Amino acid sequence: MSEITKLEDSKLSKKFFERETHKVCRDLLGKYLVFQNRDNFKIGRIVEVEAYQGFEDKASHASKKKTSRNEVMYGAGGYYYIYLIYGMYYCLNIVTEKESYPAAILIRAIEPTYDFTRDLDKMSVKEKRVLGSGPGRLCRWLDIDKSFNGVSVEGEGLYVTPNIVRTNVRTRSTESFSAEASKNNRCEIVTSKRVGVDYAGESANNEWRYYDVTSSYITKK
DNA sequence: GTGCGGATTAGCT
DNA sequence: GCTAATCCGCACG
Repeated sequence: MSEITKLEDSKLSKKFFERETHKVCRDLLGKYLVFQNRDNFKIGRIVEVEAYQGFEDKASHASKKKTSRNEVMYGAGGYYYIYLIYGMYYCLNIVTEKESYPAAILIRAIEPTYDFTRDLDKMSVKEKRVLGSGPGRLCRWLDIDKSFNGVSVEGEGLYVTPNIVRTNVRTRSTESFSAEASKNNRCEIVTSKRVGVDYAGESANNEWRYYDVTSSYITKK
């Protein structure tokens, strides 16, 4: 029998993110992003991410110089980097690696698995895709904005847990089980070029997008 | 101060 | 497939 734990107690620490970026990308797939505040409690399974890493990556905001916008990327791993794109959508990144090496992982798609204010069980895959498939959409669903920029992953409002999350929509309760105890959390990880970075010259050819090819919630095959 | 363009999305052809 | 929407960071002057 798997061990039931309080969800907050199983959240990933900064240490998890202070590692080599591509390794963290692979390890993040299949884990759960949790958003919670007084009025909301929402969970999604991470199924698609992209790495933006180092000084040579022309697709990365940190390829030029350190500015007030990208400075979080230069800091230690384990903090959120949020930016506004096209004047309309926020994008959620988690900074990786050690201090002064700029790197972050863009969360591109999550599969909604719980929402205190919605009955996800009654939604079609198509409807759920609109909530969590795409970096702009998932931030809109989770109410993530610039206020999370520079915030630690060890905070209360937004965190990642490796545990399987079981929810009961009727009673609005959740339980978490250790990932090792479950056989339902398999990922088939595939890499590709990153989306929307054609302007980045040679860097655009890097296959730094990682996704679970078995998921119906990825942005593209 | 001005101008450009983007780690996107929705809606239409 | 094409393009409008809509803001701000950043380079240049």
